Amino acid sequence: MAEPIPIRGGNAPDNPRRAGRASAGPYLYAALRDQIVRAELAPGERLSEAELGERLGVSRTPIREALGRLRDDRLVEVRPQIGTFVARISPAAVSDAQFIREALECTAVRVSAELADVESMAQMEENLRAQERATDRIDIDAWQLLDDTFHRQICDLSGHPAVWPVNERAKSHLNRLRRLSLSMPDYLPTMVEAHRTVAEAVGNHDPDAAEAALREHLRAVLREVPRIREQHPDYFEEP
Amino acid sequence: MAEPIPIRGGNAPDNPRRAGRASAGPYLYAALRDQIVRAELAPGERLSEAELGERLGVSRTPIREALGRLRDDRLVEVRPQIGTFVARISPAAVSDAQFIREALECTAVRVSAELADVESMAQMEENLRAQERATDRIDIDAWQLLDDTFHRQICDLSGHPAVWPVNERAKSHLNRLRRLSLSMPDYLPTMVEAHRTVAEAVGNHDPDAAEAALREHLRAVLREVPRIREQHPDYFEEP
DNA sequence: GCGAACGCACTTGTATACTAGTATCCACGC
DNA sequence: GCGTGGATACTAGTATACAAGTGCGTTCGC
Repeated sequence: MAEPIPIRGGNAPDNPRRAGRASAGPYLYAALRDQIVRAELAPGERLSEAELGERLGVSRTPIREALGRLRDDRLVEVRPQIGTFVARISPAAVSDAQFIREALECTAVRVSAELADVESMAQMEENLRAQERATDRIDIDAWQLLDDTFHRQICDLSGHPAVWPVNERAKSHLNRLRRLSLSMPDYLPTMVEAHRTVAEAVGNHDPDAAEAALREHLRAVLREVPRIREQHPDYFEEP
Repeated sequence: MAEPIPIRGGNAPDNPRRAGRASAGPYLYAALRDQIVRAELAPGERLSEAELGERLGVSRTPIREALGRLRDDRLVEVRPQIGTFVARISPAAVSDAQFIREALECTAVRVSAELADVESMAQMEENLRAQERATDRIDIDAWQLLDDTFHRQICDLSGHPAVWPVNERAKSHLNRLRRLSLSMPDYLPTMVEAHRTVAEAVGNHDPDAAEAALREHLRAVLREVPRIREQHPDYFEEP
């Protein structure tokens, strides 16, 4: 077997041959999802199970496990006996993802505003400062990680840790959209500012303000869809 | 290979060897999940991949695909090199499922109340009548199917078809709880009545009333947890 | 009798072999 | 030149073989 070829960049863990004996499936899932979100695997691109396995240094079996989860997420489309493809962006799927995310995260932030304590707010503040640093460096990769962490904090603070995994799967679709937005660097300061507004409302134990600020922030990405579609028409579904 | 042994009862499709050449994974997932929800596979019970494959007439490969999804759902626990077990009921997981379900379904019902048209309301009414018939027969299996359909209608009516699959996965945990509630037959008429209240509010295009009625209905199951735990302490996590 | 160590049976995870179906491309007939 | 048929090289789905690890039972030593 060929040695695993590290996946360049990205937020994925380091290597499928991890220390322990845990299965490689979850790692491969995270790695492939990251590549799809970053558009290193372009919408519509064909994925060969065999080639992916060769590239990542594993057999088809764990690759298929990862692709199965990605199919559940609607990030890849598997056509039996034909091929596996990176899903093109479907406005309907994006809308669904937005709906799910808004419902979950806005509900969570209300609870979080009630439960927020000093320690949690300190963690959020630390994350916000890191976001500002990443913004100054125009380090989109780092900022994306911090963005995920920020929204995860909101979910976890509600006391329901199972919310984040669900939210994350919906968020993938929206993250991919944002990645394709060429003017994204311009928006980084705006988004950090929006995060700070949400965090302040949470710290002030003001559920209404927190929900309103978060909802407004979440909808910002969605407004970019038409422009992105104009720039990358081939990345979208045909209909 | 041994011929597949049909799964007794339940809501699962008929046979893994379906007409087409679609993969058996989704079928097996639905079948096993149904058995878990119905507690035919009891919480804590050990599942052998090999034995499941033999019983269902397939090899370990598609069985593992189904178990992987069930693990994502937290309905089974896979301990590498040790075994796979039906997850015991975790009050935390139940609480998380309830949170997710409330957030999604209550948000959906608000939109549905705005979008409801004559045809959709007729479908709901038809479902409600079927629920009443199932209640008269005390046919819990049939009622459970109709309950899923009713809540699915609420989700789909919002115009976001991707909501239901997510909601369904959370609902599984709550369905399993309800299954264990020995006094469930007593509650059937109450629940049908609650459904009707929700449907009426939706038909009246009254989002506030619809959300309030649905939220109250959804929380009914949760109130049973302590009693169920008393009746089946071995079905719950130890901590 | 009791304890410890070895070994066997069984587990999940991974790799590979095999099956059945699709699309493409090229050659051949018209 | 054009249409058609077939070989071929792929695809995903499934079955099976192999690897690595765990726990329990038995047996040997004291």
